[in-house]
Amino acid sequence: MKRTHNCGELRSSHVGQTVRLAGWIRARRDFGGIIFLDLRDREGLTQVYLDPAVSGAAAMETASQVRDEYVVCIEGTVRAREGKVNSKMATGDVEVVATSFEILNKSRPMPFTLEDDKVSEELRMKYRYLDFRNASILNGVKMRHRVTKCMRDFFDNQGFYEVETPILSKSTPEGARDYLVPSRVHPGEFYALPQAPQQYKQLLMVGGIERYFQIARCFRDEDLRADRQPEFTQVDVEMSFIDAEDIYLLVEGLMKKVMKEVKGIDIQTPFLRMTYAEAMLRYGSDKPDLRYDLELVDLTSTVAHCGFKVLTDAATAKDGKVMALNLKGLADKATDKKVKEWTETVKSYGPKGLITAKINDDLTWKSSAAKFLTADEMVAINGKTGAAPGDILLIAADKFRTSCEALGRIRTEAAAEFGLVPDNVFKFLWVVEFPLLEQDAETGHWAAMHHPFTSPMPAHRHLLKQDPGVVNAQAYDVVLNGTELGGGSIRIHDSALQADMFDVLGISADEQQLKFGHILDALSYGAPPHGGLALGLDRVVMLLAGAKSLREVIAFPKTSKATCLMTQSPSLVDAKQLKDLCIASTAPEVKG
RNA sequence: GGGGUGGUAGCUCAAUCGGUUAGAGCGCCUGCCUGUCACGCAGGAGGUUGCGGGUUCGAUUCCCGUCCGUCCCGCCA
Repeated sequence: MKRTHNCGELRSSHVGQTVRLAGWIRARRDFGGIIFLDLRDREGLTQVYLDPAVSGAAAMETASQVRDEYVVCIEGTVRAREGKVNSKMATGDVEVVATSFEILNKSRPMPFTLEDDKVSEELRMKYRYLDFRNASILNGVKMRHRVTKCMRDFFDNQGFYEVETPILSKSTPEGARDYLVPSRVHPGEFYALPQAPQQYKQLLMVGGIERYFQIARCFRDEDLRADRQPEFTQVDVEMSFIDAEDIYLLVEGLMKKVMKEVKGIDIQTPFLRMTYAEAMLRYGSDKPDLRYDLELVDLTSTVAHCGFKVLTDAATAKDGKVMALNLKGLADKATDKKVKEWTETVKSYGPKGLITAKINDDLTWKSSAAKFLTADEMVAINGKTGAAPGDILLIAADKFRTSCEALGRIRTEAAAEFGLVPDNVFKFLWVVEFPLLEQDAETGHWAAMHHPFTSPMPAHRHLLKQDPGVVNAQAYDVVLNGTELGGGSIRIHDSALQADMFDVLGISADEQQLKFGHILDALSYGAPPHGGLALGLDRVVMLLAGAKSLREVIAFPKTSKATCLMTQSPSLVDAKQLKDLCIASTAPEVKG
C-alpha cells in the first residue's frame, strides 16, 4: 500500500526501478488491448502503462473499470518513453509499466470538469474539496503555507513571542458590527468574536511581553467585497519602547524576506512614504496604486471664480474640491458608453455628475461644459492639467474626499482597461499621518478613523478636545499595488489621554468603565510606550498569488452574502439549543 | 439599505421579433480499438429554462415579485 515515490518526481534517472505510486485517475485512455492512465497526486502527474503481456489479465480487467478520480495504487517498473516523450509533463520522459493494480476507492462522475477554468465559482465552492485537486487552488494553499512559515521564522529571529488570544471575547461599541456568541451559563449575556486582537495585544505590552505576534483569525459582521471576508486572518504585531520608524523597519524586513523566499523577487526598501492628504490629492485614494502615473490635478483655485456654477460652488464651499483627471491620448478610446459608465461610477460616490472634455486640435473643448466657461478659463484648466489634443479631461466637483475618491476610482478602472498596469511589479508604500478622527456627516459625532487607542501626533495633542478635526494620528498603512495590506499605530499609553479620547468619541465615563475599564486600569499600572500593526494575511497571499479575490486563497471561503455553499451555513438550529441559551428568534419568516 | 450583472442538460454555452418536438461541444452509458497523452470511432440516455405570479391563443424570450452567485456604493476602527 505504501508509496515509494510521488507522482511528480520520476525522471529518466529512475528508469529500471520498481516503484509504487498512489493517487487519483486524471484520465484513462483505453485502447482495448493496452491502457494508459494519468495518475495524479498533489505533487504531479505520471503516466501508467498497462499491457496484458506484463501487467497480467487481472490488472487489465481492473484498469479497464476505473473512471476519472478513482483512487488507485499501482506497482510497476519505470521505463523510458522511447520516441514518445511528452514535453508538456514534468515526468514526461518516463512511464510506469504496471505489474499490479489496485482500486482503493471509486468515485462518482465529477460534478464539474477539473482543470476547466470556465466552471462557475459557485459550483467550485459547493464542491470545494474537489477544487483543491486543481493546481490553482492547491498553489494558493501551498503559497499561504510558505508565507506563514517564512513570517514565523522572521518574527522568531527578531525576538517575538507568538501568543494566542481569546476567540470568545468582549463586545465593544466602536468599530465593526460584532459576531455574537450567546452564553449558556450567563443567560442573556454574549461573547463577541474578536474584530482584531487589539486590546489583548496592548495588554500583553502592559504585561511586559515586549514583542508579540500572532497569526490571528478575526471576525467582522459587515457586508463583503472581493477583498473582504467575514472571517479573515491578520498577522498581528505589537512592540514596546518603539516608535513608528521601528514598525516601518520591521515590516519592510518582513516583506523583503517574504517576497524573496516566496516569489524570488528583491524589493526596494525602505518603502516610499506619503501622507494621507497627499495620497488623496494625487491619487484619489488612501491606498494608491503606484504602478502607473495618471495623477489627479487640483483645480479648486483655478476655477474658484469661473462662470460655471457647479464648479464655483464646490470650489468655494468649506472642504470643497474640484479635481481633474487627464487621461492622456485616450479621447478616442473614451466612447460615449464608457463616459456614461464613468459618470455612473462617479455618481455612486456622491458627486452629482462627471464633467468630461475631449481636447480638440486647437485646444478648445468638445464638452457640454464648454458653454459655461470662457476661452481663458479653458486655457487655464488646460495649462494646469497639461491637456493636449487627443486627451480627455474628467472633472469632479464635490467635497474633498468624494471628489478625490470618485476620480481615484476612475483612475484605477481606466488604468486596468487601457493596459497601463505593468505585470509583476510590486510597489510598496507607507501612507502616514492619517486624520485621527472623522465626523459623521449626519450626527456630527466623531469616530476614530483607525481605532480609539490610536495616539495623536504629539504636536496635535493639545488640540484633541478643542478642534478634533485637525488632529492627525500616529497611524500608518502599508499599501501594495493599490491594496491596503495592513495598518497600525502608536498607541495611547497614558490613561488620561485615553480618557480624553473616549470623551471626544462621546463615550460617557460610565460607559468607559463598563466597556473599557480593563484598558484604562491597565494603562494606569506602568504601561510602556508601544505600538504595532496588523497585516491582512489573506490579502498578502492574494497579491502574491495574483488572485482576483480572497476566496481563491482561503481554504474554505464564504460567499459575498457570508454563507458557505459547501456546508450550507449559517443554518437553523434545534429549538432545544435556543432554549438552553434563552434565545428566541424574531426572524419574520424562514427562507424557503 | 441601494445600484449593476448573471441563472437554460452533470459542465460550458446557443435558441432570430413572443411561435413547430429547447440545440451544440464536453462529460456520462454501451460497443469497437496495441502508443495514447483532454486518444479516436459508432450508437444511446439526459431538461421543473432558479422559484412564484401576471400579460398572451402561445413565454427560455415581455412585466412584477422572490431566491442564489458576483461586482460596486453605503458599511468595514
